[in-house]
Amino acid sequence: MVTHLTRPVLHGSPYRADCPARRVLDRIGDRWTVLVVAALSDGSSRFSGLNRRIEGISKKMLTQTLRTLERDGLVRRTVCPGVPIRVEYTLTEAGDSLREPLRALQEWSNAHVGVISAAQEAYDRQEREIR
Amino acid sequence: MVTHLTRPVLHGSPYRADCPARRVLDRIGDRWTVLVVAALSDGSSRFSGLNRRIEGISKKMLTQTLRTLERDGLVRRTVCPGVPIRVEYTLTEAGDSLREPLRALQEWSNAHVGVISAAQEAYDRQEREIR
DNA sequence: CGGGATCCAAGCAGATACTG
DNA sequence: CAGTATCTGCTTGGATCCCG
Repeated sequence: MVTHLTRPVLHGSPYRADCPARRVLDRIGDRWTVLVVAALSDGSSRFSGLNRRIEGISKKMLTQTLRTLERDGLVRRTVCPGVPIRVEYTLTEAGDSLREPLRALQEWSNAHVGVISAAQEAYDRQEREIR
Repeated sequence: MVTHLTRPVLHGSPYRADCPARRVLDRIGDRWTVLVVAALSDGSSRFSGLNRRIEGISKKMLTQTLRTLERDGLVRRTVCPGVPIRVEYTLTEAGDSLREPLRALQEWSNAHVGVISAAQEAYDRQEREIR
């Protein structure tokens, strides 16, 4: 995950490293951000709940991902004092608006898993024949 | 980049590691896949053309990314014999269909760069105040 | 409960050199 | 031109321990 974005350079070429879309994709790209956003819009909101819900994530990664999302203004962090302490995470309006494009991508995935898997098997079969 | 996908498990929980959408997102996530798809739908198709067009990519990474896309059936590789040799890459139909959800994501990015940058600056200001 | 700090292994990716 | 091969540094992230 890229932890520090550079200054905004409005609409640079998509092939430039400082292109805004590319900077955002770097976020989406990391292993956990999308899962956390999904879990948040799915009802979970407490730290331990997210930790349990997202299979395979470590506390370190969950913390790191949530911090970045919070810094980006996509997630709001609310501390509920008491013993034991409770921390709630919720999507901001911006974070919520990200759900739609993500859903589109997820739908594309589900729609194409089949052909992708088939293509892979065909490719691998070819590979083995050659050797 | 994940170079080897496991067997298809139809529509597992999004929080399971073997969820199809998650496997696809692992691809989208890597640093170059999206850029290569964009460059391919933008006209470039030869290896050296892509290499020049995508700023910062190395031949190694370009090759690796193209191989994976080819294995996934999203890109077709065509060798044009001759001296010097030429290799053309084109999006398959599946690869082409990926452009739309990616464009949606890019649009979201461009639409939210502003608020994200602002949120970051606010967050960082807070951080510095505390210390 | 919700983290922070530290340590360490693995693998990802860049640089360089070489090839058909 | 279109790659492959090797070497290496550096980031990523898991494990573990600690704290308020």
